[in-house]
Amino acid sequence: MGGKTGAMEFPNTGDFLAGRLRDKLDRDDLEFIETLVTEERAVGTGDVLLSRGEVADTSAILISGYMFRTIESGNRRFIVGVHVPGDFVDLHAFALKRLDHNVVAAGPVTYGVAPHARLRQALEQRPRVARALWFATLLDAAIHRKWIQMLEQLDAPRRIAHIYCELHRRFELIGQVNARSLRTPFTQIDLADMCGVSAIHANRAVGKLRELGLAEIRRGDLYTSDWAALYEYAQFNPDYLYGDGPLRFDQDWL
Amino acid sequence: MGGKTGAMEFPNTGDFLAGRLRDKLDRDDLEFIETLVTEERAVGTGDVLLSRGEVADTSAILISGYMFRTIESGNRRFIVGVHVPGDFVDLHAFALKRLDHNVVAAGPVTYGVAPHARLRQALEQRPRVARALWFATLLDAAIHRKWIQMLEQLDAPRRIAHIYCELHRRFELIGQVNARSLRTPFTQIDLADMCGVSAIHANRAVGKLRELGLAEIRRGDLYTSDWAALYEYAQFNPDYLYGDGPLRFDQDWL
DNA sequence: CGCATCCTTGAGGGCCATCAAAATGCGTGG
DNA sequence: CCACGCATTTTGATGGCCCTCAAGGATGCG
Repeated sequence: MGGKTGAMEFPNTGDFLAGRLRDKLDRDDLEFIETLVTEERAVGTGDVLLSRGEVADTSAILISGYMFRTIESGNRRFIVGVHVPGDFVDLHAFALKRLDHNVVAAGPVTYGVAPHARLRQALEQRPRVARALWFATLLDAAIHRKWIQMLEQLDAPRRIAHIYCELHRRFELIGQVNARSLRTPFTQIDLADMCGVSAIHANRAVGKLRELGLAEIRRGDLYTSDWAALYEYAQFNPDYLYGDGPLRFDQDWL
Repeated sequence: MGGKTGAMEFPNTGDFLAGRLRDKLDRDDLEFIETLVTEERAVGTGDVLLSRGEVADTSAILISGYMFRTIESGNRRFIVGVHVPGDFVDLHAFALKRLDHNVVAAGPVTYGVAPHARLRQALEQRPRVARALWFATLLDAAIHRKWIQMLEQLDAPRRIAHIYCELHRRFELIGQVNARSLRTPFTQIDLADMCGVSAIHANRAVGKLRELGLAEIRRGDLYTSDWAALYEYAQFNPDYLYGDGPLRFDQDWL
C-alpha cells in the first residue's frame, strides 16, 4: 500500500490512475472516487473474484497484491492480463454485465468493493469521473494490444523479460519500485501461462535470462542490477502505459 | 452496406453495436448516434486514418470495408486488431487523446467522421449513449483478450481459421454473411502479421486448411462448405463477441 | 507486355512441445 | 529438530512447428 500520490489520504483508491490521469482530477473527484469503495476484503492465491458468465453487482479495485485475468479452455488455463494495485480489475464487468474471463488472485490480495449503483451514479452525475473510469479500461485495452504484439514478436525469454519490465514500470507509476528487485508470487507455471509456452520451456527461458546476466528469477521474484539492459533485451518501450512520455494525456478535458 | 438493423434509416451508424447492445437503445438514442457523424469519407489500401502519437479532434466509424490496428516495431509491422463495418475504430483516441498504435485501411474503405465535440456532448448529456460508446470499446478489449489466448494456444493454421471464424460471426451480427464465402482484401502477409508467423509459414498454414478440406483461401477470400467444421477446428467459441449466448447483455440499464 | 506484388515450394536450422525423471524447497506433523 | 509429502523447479532426449535463405511461378495493373 502506499503510492506517493496520496495513499495516506485515499487508502482504497490512492493508486488509481496514479502517474497517468490522476493529476488531472480535482480533489472533489478524488474524494468521490474514494467513496465508490464501501468495503475492503482479502483473499488468497487462486481465489476467484469473478468468474466467466457470472453477473455481479459490485466491482473491485485492487489495493495490494496481484491478480490475473484468465481464460479456461479445455483443461488448460491461459493468462491474458495481470493487475497491480490501483487497477480497477473488473470495471469491465460493470459495463459488459458479464465477463468473458475470470478474475483470480495471484497470491495474497486486498481489494476494495465498489457497488455498481455507485458507479451508475458517477456515470449520470460525474462526467469527469465517468471519463476517468473509461480511460482506465482503455489503458487495459492498450496493455492487451501490447501483449498481442509481444506474443507475435518475441521469443520466450524476451516475453518473460517484457512482462517483468511492464510490471516494473507499472509499479513505478504508483511509486512502489525497489531499485534491484521486483517481488511477485508467480510460479513458473504462471509465467508459462502468460507467455503461451510450456512450463518446462518457461524454466529454460528463466535460465537463459540468468545465463545472459540480465536477471535472476527465483520463486517469482526478479533480481537485476540493470533494468535498462533488461528493457532493451525485451524491446520494452513503456509509452503504451501512458505515463510520462510522448503519449501522455496532457490536455484539459471536459 | 446494410445490416438488417436499420442501415436504410441510419446509413452511417446503422451497424453500430448491431446484434449486441443496439436493441437496448431507443429511437432517440439511435438518432443521436447517427448525428454524431458529420461527414463521410473514403480511403484505400494502406491509407492511415490515425497514426501513433497523433492528436485528433475527430473519431471514425467504419461504414464499409476493413481496417487494421497496427504497431510498428523495428521495420516490422504487427497487426493487433481488425475492424468491420459498424465498429467505432478510433473511439479509443477520443478518451486516450493519443493512440499507442496506427489505424490503417485494409482495402477500400468508407467511414463516417465524428467530431470529438459531439462525443463530449454525448458524455455530458446522454449517459445511455455514453455507456454504449464505453461498451463498444470494451468489446474491442474482449476481442483483444481472445487474440491473446489464440496466440498462446493455437498453431498457425488454427490461428488463421480462428481469425476468419471471428470475422464470419462479426458479419453475422451485422447481417452481412454469405453462406459459403467470406470476402476480404487480406494478403497472406496480412495474415502472417496477425498471427505472428512469417509470410512463408502463413502460406503453408493456408495450404494445410486446404489439404484438410476445411477451407480454401484465395487472395484473402475464404470459401468453405462447412463453417461448423471450421469453428471446431479453430476451437472458436463466439461468446466473447457478446451476441446471442450466455454472455449476452440482457439487463435493463440506466 | 513488362513490372511489381503476391503466392508457392525446397532445404537446413532454431525454438519449443512432450515424455520421463530427478532434485529442490516449503509446510506440516511427529 | 527431523521426517514426510507435495508442489515447484531443473535436466535430458526426441520430435514437431516455425524460422530464414533462396528461387521459381502466378496474378494483376499500367
